[in-house]
Amino acid sequence: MLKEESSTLCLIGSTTRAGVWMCEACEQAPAEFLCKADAASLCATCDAVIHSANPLARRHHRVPVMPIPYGHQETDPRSIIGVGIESRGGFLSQESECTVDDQDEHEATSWLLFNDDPAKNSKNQNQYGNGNTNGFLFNGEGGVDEYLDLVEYNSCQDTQFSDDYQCNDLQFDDQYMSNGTHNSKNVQQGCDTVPWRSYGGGDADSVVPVQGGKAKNHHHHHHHDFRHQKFESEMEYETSNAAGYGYPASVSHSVSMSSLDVGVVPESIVTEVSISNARTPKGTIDLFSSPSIQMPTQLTPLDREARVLRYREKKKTRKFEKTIRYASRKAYAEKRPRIKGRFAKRTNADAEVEQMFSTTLMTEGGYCIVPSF
DNA sequence: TATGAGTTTCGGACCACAAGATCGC
DNA sequence: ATGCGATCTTGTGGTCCGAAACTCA
Repeated sequence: MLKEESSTLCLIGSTTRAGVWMCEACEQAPAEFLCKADAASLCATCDAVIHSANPLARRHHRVPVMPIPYGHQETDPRSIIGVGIESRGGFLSQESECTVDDQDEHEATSWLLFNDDPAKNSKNQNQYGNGNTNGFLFNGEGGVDEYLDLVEYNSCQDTQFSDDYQCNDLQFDDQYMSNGTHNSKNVQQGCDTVPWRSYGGGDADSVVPVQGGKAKNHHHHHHHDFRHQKFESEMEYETSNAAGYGYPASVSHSVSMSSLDVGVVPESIVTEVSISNARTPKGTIDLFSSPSIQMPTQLTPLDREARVLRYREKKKTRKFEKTIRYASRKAYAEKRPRIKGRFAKRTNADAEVEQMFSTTLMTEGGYCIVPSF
């Protein structure tokens, strides 16, 4: 069995004339990973796209493809791969790891700069786009960094990760609202169509993050590529979402959905969690009752390193799948009549047909269909 | 190199309505 | 304190459109 598998592996894959293994998906970029499950060598981009498509794919065991030593030609990368390095939902390779780390360091550094040196900050702002937005939402006063450390600098840190997001990000939300300097377009990009508000109180909505934009435009949108390339926007995205919702990242409540690789959050679970995380009533801005945000004015090297680490960890835990918070609403939306993509009024005929259908199911099956999971 | 036209990519708006949230009594 | 009805708010997906990015002559 194993022998057969390995022989199969030897047949796939291709190299360029220079002896570099090529991605079998795009056949354009050098292969950087070998996916055992797919038995394919992939470049970083294709690996990211393919293995972030759904939770199952994400669990594929991939190992980095070592560069072929000079003079060592036509060697199957699968034969020279080192000890397997299980990526943690990320895309690790020795080569790209270095690059990613450098980039991380660069990003983290630039983020930290917001807090350290106003002069550098302004320079950094230019680097990320127009000076007003920094490429992010905030201006000056360590805004971004402030966000980075909201999780850590507040008193909820001892609770589970979800609590971190909930209590801290709510504050962020409030502060952000009061700041009033945000770029509305960026906000929209970040939090999709979720209104800029806090989901509080007993609202079951308050718990589950919206993972990325809608699964719209499936026919021509390639969100994974885009998002991996635009980290600045991602942080806005993450920020705005986390501001509105708690983020129980340590516990996955997602369930794969049929054709769309989206997570579906059972409503019952949503309700349970929300109960345990009471928050400020919706519509209120609670700037004073919550633990205050305490930002150090000077960063020690240790602080800085800690922040960078937190930054990286948070970056790793980012998720891009869309999460369905109400499966029942999704089901209704999918069944709803449309005109050019827009929801259309349901005619009497439609209602009757649906009524008959549901009645038939009930009588034949002897049970009711509960749309919610 | 600069410019304009054409093409591609992307984000957001739009719609109806069930379900949840809120309010007053 | 509890229950109930009325009203308000939210979330859901497919398509279209405009803006931005990109390509090419």
